[in-house]
Amino acid sequence: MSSQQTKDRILQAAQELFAEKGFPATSMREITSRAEVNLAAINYHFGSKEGLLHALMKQCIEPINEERLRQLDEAEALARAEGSHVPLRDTIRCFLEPAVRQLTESDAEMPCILARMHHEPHPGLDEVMTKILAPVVQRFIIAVQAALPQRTPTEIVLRGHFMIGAMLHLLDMRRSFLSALTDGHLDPNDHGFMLEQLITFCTAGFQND
Amino acid sequence: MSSQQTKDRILQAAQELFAEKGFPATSMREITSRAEVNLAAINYHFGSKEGLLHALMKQCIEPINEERLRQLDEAEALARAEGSHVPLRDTIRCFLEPAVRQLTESDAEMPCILARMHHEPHPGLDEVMTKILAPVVQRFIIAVQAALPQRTPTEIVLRGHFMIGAMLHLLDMRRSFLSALTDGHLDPNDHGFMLEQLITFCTAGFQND
DNA sequence: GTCTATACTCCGATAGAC
DNA sequence: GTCTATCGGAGTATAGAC
Repeated sequence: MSSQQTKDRILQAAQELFAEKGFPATSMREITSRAEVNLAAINYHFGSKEGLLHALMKQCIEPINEERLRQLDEAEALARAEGSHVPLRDTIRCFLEPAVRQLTESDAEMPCILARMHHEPHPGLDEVMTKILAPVVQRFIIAVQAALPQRTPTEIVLRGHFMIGAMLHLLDMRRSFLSALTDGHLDPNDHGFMLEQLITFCTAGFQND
Repeated sequence: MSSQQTKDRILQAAQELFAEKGFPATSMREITSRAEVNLAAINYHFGSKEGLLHALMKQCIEPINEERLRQLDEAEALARAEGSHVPLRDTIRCFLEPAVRQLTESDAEMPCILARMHHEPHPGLDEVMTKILAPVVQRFIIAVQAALPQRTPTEIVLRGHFMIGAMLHLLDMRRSFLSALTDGHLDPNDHGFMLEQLITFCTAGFQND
């Protein structure tokens, strides 16, 4: 079996199990047994259980960030052609849509893992995350600032922090909990509606004093 | 040593260690050694390591929720006396202020633990949390609805979810990360400023279409 | 380079003595 | 109520087969 095949089987099994039971509750013996590889393969290919988590996070976040930058590039090119700047709501959409879209696509467990990792201290993961996220965050701060020139950088960063919190909480939403409170009025699979609501919430939050 | 003394020493030690290193990375041997009690004491008094976590969460959330309801009672009494309803911003302040105030008071590690627990699946903890939170959430939905009669219950619940996400992310804020991005413009200890910004962000988020 | 078998240390939990 | 001893299972490291 090729090295890449083994790694992919481990990543796939880990993704499923982490989403089901969370990272700490999943044992390496479970992962390797589901992936049908040897126990030591995780340490050989990823260094440790934490290393496996880092690889999984990287695989999850990078496509989202590339899509964010791609959409922002497109929006800015369009705005330049019209001689204006990107409207705030569109900038925020570029940031939120690629992440929320993951809820619909492919393996919907990944967003939950991503959201959880933000809130649990995993040594070394913070650096991995900030290194991947820093360029995206910088781009968005500039774009928001262009749309809201009267707002201070401090306010923008802080409100960006709130936006990320709201987004993560949506990604990690317990379907049963939320739909129980709404007496079934909210369809937990209507990601389009929830995305629009989130964009509206955050856009208003940035604009008001 | 009395039973209560032992329990308190364990709770105190666990609070410190969970905040420092997170729940999974903290061993019962560390907790009991710092608390200067026997290893078996945790299982005797709390049933398990998870049981200790539940007790700690309960001890943390209940005073916050009591304060939330107290402030809302007061605001509603005042509004009734004036023949009006509680302004949206005040309702939201009643919900957010007691939680954010914890950042300033006493043992500031607790909010981090609280925020993290929302995002990591701990069997049985969900039920504990929702049982404590349900009455508060119900009260606030009604209060928000009074201030925003045109908004549907579904929208209010969903936006309340965003608000909670933003609040949790503020509670769990990595001071270094955020202040690095702001080039030192943001004082991570200025909880008053951050609270006002959060209230503004969420109030605007509820109001706009 | 890749995989396997195995051993080592530490964890949470518990039974039973006091 | 407290303590000691012990258990199965966890993550990890490595020697050696292919």
